[in-house]
Amino acid sequence: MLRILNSQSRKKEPFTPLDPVGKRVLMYTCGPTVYDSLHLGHARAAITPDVVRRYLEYQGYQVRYVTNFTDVDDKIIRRAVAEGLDYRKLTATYIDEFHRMMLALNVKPADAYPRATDHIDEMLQIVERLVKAKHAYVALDGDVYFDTSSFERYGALSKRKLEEEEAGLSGRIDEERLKVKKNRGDFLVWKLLKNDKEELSKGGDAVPRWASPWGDGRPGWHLECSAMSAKYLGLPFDIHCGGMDLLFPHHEDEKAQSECAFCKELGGKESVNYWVHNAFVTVKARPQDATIAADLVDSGGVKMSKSLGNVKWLREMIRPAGPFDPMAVRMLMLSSHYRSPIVFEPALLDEATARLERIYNGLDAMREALVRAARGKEDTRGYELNAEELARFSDPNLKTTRVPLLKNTAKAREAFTAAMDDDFNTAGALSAVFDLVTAANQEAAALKPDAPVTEGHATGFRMALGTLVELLQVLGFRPQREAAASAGDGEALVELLMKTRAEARAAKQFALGDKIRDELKALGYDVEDLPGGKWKVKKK
RNA sequence: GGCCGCGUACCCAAGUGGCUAAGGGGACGGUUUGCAAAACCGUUAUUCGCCGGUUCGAGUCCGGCCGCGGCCUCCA
Repeated sequence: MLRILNSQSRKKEPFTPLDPVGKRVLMYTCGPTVYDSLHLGHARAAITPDVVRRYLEYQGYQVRYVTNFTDVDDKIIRRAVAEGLDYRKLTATYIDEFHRMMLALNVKPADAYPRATDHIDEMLQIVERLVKAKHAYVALDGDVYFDTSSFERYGALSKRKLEEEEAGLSGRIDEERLKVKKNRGDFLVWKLLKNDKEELSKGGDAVPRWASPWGDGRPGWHLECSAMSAKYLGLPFDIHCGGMDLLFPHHEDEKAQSECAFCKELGGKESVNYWVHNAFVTVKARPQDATIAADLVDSGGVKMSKSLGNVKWLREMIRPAGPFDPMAVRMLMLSSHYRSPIVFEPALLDEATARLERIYNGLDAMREALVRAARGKEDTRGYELNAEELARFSDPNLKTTRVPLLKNTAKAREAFTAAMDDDFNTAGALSAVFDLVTAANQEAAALKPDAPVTEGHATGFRMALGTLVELLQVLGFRPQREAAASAGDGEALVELLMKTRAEARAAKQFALGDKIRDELKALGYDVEDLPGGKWKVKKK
């Protein structure tokens, strides 16, 4: 039974979908504000819901998944104005990068990627409803604000009482804005162009604006998620994901708007059943960061921010521009629980790469064993479990079998599911994956080099391989090494060198053989010799 | 000031009342190998920040202390 830690109750709750048949699950994740490149934090914020979704699908649910782009907001406008660009051109650039990065990270595509600017009408309808129901008001300066005092449940999600937070905050409250609003927590739902501060209004016609009954302007940030989740999923829906930082104010405000604007449709119910928030990726402070006190340097992580110059850009980490396999980033993220912060340092990606490599080597060993069993067949494809085998494998009696690999496979699947059922404990699930890899390696190591692989062994390997591939896919890993970037001349030349090396070794000219191996390694090709004069070359 | 979270081996990290504290990385020793690599075997936490309490029993619950982080302003 899957249990999810719900941010709203702060408790692990058994997961029950809203769907009366219990089949469909509706999921929404707050996507990025597309004004800059993605960093490692964005990777985590995308991988977390991806694994939630994949696990739900593994459990037989049909998931409808929607994530948005915030493609209009002050940061975007400021940057577009500063660079003399049309803001749409700016956002298109980063939406494009987002899709490329998601592809690299093997994040399953969403069913819809709505953008704020395509839903201005829907947002205005919500503003209208809110104003009509007296949940929103026109402030002294003409902007439209949500009235937090009008919504009893306001603060229920983030457990905040704004009055109690004011002490000690004197220097950080925007006194000017406070003068025009009714309550400190009231937030913008419609912002008038004429109220823009100078650095924005100097953009002139480049500043986007939409007509509204309250005057030309643009929507408040939180509004888009209310509008788009209602449109693409309907309210209420099952699971809402996002970064920890969005809990307040973004999700609190989004929830308030949704529940006030659609209160009739919701019939008093809340708009979201399960709130899932992932923790940050932070970075170790560096001594040269002048804004950080010296005694903090040796501590845990600090948040990535551009002013500190410590942002870890995703595209600079992963291939082709960076040194790491994108799956290593996924491995890093899934190696700890999604609610624990990750203090990033590059060595963690080295470790994740090593972990990944162990899994790939295990997969290789299983496939090789199966090839040997099939004698002569060079193509290792087609060894994944078929439906009949899967069904057979689900038989709990398999655990009592005397083929140890079958027993260990069943054990691994059970441990994997138990861990994932416990609020998506991917670190625990990975430990089950490694146990399976070890069991398969043990079996492979026990095979005599020249003896045939028996049918019994082959069955064990096939079950283990099929299961491992399946579990890896639940976690979003590709079940084989990344294909070499170009299988062109380079690969052919490597093959030629390896043949030459084999001849040298056959003639016991080991110095030459080792030289070729060393030089290839320097070029990024790891050479492994296999029994029977065969070899394996792994591109780093 | 309010709210939330974290502190488990050399490193990453799971474990939230009860068999010997997962798993991975690293290191060291062994098997295998022409030498490597990969793989296999073994070693690496009598102890879970510190102090006290509850309990037959606590890393796990409660209280205090110390250290660290996040949110309260745009933020994944």
